[in-house]
Amino acid sequence: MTVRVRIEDVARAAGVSMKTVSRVLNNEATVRDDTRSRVQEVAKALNYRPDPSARSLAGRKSYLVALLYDNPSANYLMEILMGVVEACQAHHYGMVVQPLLYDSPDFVETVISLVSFSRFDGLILTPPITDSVELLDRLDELAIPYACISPKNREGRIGVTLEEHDAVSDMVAHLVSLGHTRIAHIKGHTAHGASEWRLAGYRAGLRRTGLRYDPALVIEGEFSFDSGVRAGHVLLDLPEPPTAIFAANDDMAAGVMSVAHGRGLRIPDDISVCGFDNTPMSRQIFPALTTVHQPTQDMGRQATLELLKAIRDPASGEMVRMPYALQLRQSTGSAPRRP
Amino acid sequence: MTVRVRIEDVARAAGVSMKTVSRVLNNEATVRDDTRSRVQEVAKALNYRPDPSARSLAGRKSYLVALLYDNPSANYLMEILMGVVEACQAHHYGMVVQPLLYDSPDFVETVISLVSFSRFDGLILTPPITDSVELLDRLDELAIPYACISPKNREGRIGVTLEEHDAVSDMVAHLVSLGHTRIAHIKGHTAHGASEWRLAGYRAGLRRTGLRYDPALVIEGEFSFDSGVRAGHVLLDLPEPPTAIFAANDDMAAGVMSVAHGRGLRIPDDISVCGFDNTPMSRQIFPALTTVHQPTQDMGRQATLELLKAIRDPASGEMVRMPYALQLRQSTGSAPRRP
DNA sequence: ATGAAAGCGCTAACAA
DNA sequence: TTGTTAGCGCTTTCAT
Repeated sequence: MTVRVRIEDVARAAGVSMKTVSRVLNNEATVRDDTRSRVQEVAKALNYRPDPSARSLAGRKSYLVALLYDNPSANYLMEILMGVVEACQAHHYGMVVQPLLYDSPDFVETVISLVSFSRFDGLILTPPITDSVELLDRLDELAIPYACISPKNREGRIGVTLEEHDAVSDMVAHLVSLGHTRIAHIKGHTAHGASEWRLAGYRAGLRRTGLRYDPALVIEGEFSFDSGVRAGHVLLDLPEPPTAIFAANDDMAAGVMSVAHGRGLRIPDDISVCGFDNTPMSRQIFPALTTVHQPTQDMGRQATLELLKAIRDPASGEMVRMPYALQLRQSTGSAPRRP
Repeated sequence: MTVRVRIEDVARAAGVSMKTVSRVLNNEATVRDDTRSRVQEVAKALNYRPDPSARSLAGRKSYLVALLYDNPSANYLMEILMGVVEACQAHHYGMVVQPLLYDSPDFVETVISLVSFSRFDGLILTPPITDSVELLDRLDELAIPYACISPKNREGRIGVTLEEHDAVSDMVAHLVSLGHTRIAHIKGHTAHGASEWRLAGYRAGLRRTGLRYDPALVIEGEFSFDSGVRAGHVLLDLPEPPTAIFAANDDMAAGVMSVAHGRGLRIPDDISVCGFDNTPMSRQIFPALTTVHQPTQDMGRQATLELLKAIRDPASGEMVRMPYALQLRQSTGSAPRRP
């Protein structure tokens, strides 16, 4: 490998000082246009790239953001990650992936010591980490920039949100328009804000269409396929079972469908099922699952962009609202006629 | 935030020189045991952690490995990633995720410039990036350590492999033991070594059980659900359709199952289907899919361990063979009696 | 708008 | 076995 090109080499070749090259590199304003372009040309010709470690040491910046998560679904995390990476690449930041144990007793301390020692310029938080008030307060104290993806509380935070409440309400209204009147709901894991929003959206959907809320039709779940299976059995064992089931995510919906198939029920002729997330799996099961699409990758990207803004200027960055869309497929249909 | 503790502070508190502290930190042998433990205690008491940038700048090491990939399935990558992160954490390395375009004309140059400028201490390569002879040669020239996950060619490489050939052969033998004699195969994407191994394993399985290889029963696929759907239609439209289908991965198997369901065929009564990968989805579709389990996360972890060995000592590191297992579920059963 | 000098916190090379 | 000195390549601070 040839010897490394340093800032000094660029400076000499361009006939300016190191500091001027540095200014050009960092897009500082106080450089004359012709000087700037000359330096840029020379840097390009020499194939110069600053050394990250040196930059980082001298400038007290790492050009690194960390993605913090605790045991989310693989697809969700993967899509978020892709979005974060995309935004980071575009802005010459690196991304480090950091798994965490949200339920661990020293969770907050772990994160704090992590960020104090690794010098991340900022953090991307995913649920449920977004909801540790204690952690967020500590980060604020330490003035460490962070962006939240779908936090429970959006006040004064930056990141992205999605009106899950409205999405679910729309979905319920759609089921009602198909003639369903007994619509069940399988709740998500209690630790997640999403579970609350989706339940509230379900109730809002019923209210909006004039249906009564029946607690017997609402079952606890925890976002897993197995919990969907359990809930499916409970619901289908009911004396008067529902004709439609809205599960708080696709995995649980798949569990319900599996139970229905196992009992010889036809979907959607005998029972309609829908979920939330629009995972790749939702398109691959039979029949294809009606669900709510959330632009997960874009959410990762947007959250990162807001974070980078906040890193540049702590006063900036906002909470961006992302659009949702109902993804209607074959797992929902008209309510069966009851004898 | 309190002021940062530096190596100098530790040295003073322990009554030794900075260099001695440095030696302890880097596990160098030439330190007396009592000195070592004293320094360690002081470092711990002061809650000292070395600054990564400074270490990196002075030592020409980044303590960073990069995971290189091109558009794999989300689940596969996620599991690999978890394994890599796990191993990295344990050894105080950071991991950076790097998406790449394998088909791009300047693919090799992109990677080379990436690694020359970012100073990664090593790389984890996933298929099909593992199979760019040109890239691997360049990396060897530059003496950049890398580990391969499931490379086509294992000679002289380090990383992990799995005997996919044997796994598939076993699976075919299992189908034969269930009475199947017309067993079809849907191939994977041509760029991947896995496609070759799985096809070869299929042929070996037939040979081993005395069945004839029938080219009409082998269909092109590309690892996607949709390609599985297309292949499924072709196979079931055959004058004498197969009674069992081995798809080269789970996504394509799901596509076949969807076609079968759509045609009113019962699985496994009318037709058996099996896949490869044991994705979470394979357990969630109905009926649950028989497939080959490969310990993906462990493969990521092991590959990383080999990489870290090679980073420490370029002469070390090997190709580790990982175990597979048939995961028998409900999508396969006895061959139907033909009239 | 530009430059000179002094570090950032650590390790390499050498010395003792 | 331990310590001293001189950087690593960049940005900061302060001049001009």
